[in-house]
Amino acid sequence: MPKPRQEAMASPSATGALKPQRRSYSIGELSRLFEVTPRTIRFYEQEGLLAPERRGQTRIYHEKDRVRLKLTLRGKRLGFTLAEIREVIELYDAMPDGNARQLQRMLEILSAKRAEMQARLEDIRLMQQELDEVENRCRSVLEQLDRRDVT
Amino acid sequence: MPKPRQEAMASPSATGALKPQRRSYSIGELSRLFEVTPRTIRFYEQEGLLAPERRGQTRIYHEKDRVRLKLTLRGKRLGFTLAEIREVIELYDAMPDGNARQLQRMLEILSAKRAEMQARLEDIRLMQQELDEVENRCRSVLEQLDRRDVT
DNA sequence: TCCGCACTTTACGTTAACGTAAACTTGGCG
DNA sequence: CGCCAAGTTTACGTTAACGTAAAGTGCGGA
Repeated sequence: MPKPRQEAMASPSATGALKPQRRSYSIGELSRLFEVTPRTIRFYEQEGLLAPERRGQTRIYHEKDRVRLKLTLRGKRLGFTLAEIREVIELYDAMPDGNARQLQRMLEILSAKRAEMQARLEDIRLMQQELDEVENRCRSVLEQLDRRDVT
Repeated sequence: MPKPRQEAMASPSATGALKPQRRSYSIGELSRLFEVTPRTIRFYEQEGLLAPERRGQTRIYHEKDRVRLKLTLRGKRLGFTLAEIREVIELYDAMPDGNARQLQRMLEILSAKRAEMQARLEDIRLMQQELDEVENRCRSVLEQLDRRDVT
């Protein structure tokens, strides 16, 4: 996996309350910012993950779109499909007009997602354990080699 | 995502030191155990992730294969490709004949994987934060509705 | 005015990770 | 013996998530 530069790594600030706050971005700027191709960004729009403003036929992205893209890419890194991510994102900002029934449904979905994240956390924990084991075996073999060289 | 039953959820025991310890599994048993299709298991073999014994033309899986499959599925849940997983698995047990050069390379790869896991952890943390936020907004809207109903 | 660059749409191509169907063998059992 | 369930190979199909190429639009600068 290639190395991210700007947005890709988490910044210390929590929820982007007071960030650069650029008014808008072109598709090219946004693509460089997150190290994805314009094609990818257009594809995400087509899949209902983004909905940029249009000036003529040109797309104009704002903070809201930037946040959505960030969420999308984060979701992808966690192995979610675009459809699943869209589900969460739709929750994220389709709320003001929510009736109680809808909101209850949301809470259920949130709870499910939360459980998934917990499961992933456990996966990571176990994976790290195995990395530890391999590393230990690896180092012990290296030690053996050293000892043999010295004696 | 479908719900796992047996092996899929992490058991309390750490590294399978003293598990059921069945001698062997058929492809069907293994597939039920992990809730994947036989086709998937054969595909993983074709991709170099499994290498079961053969009795005639029939595949026989042992503990080693079970562990590999478990690692593979765990990797998948974390969004790794089969190729990446194979890389790790090859490290996992192609070590005895390692020269120092090889072992150093392994340690590098391990370090890289470790960094990736850390990044994923951070992703999860952020994702959980956002789930919290959405839930809070959700609950506050519900509260408003309640208040309105009561008054 | 013309250039070049960044943007656009349309459409076909590609890769990973399996699903699905067909046709074949094989071991146990009534 | 006959048959069924569970295994096998071979091969083509499918879906998600983009890549890539072609052809057109819009605009700020020399």
